[in-house]
Amino acid sequence: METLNAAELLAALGHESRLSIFRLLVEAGTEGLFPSVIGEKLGLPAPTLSFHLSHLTRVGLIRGQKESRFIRYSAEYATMDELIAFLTSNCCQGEACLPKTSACDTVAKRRKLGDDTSSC
Amino acid sequence: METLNAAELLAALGHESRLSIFRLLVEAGTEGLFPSVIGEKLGLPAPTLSFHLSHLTRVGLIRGQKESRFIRYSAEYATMDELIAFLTSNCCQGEACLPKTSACDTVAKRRKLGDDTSSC
DNA sequence: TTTATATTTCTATAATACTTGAACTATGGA
DNA sequence: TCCATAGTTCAAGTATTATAGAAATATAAA
Repeated sequence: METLNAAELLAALGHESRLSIFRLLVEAGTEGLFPSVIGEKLGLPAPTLSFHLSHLTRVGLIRGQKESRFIRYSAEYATMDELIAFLTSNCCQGEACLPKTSACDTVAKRRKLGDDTSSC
Repeated sequence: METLNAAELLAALGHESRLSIFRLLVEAGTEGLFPSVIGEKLGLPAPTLSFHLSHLTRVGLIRGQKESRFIRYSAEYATMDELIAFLTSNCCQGEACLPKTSACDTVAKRRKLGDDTSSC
């Protein structure tokens, strides 16, 4: 991941509403959530929520799938994995802080759940 | 770490110049770097650089120590550790993605280098 | 077909953040 | 003391982002 791309992801998460939205979706798992539920939980007006959802979607941190009148939003775990890998890659004077196996174990765990979109 | 605080850190890193500055300092280790060196490497005018350095300092991601006419800036690894812990804490449907031991090993490693400011 | 619901897009406004020349402060050397 | 250097702060302009009411779209239910 390049610095510019990482900065984009970090900026997307660097807003209280968007970070809250993203965390709700991470907790919700592959089932995801509908905007109405998110808006209810966070007390956000629909247009404001829509604005943030489209921002998070644009940078690839979440994804929306249409289901009749609803749109099911869910977290893109692979993007988050890559971001965390980027953030830890140059830590501790060039040695990786977290062994690669940890990140890959995480991916492997999700792979069993049928949610593998990672290149790990 | 609370959401608001995490969002502040993420927003600080969510700018290409600041992310580059931070990564330079992470790579530089405890020795840190002087603004003149950073400005040279990244091609930033002094006031612009100063603006970003003070932003990163304010949120606690870096620290500046005066040394005669110079100011030695260095990364605050503990803050970054906490941020990464926050980002991974609700991952994978509530189970921590990365075993706690990994994060703590990292802290232990730095503790040996005399740079322990973490609560891990 | 009318109505209700979920969500988005449009629009305007408000707020915040970024950039950088110029001026300033602090320190060390001549 | 005078000058040079490192870095910051000031000030003003520019750009970007966030907010939310109103209008639009799409689907489903009555």
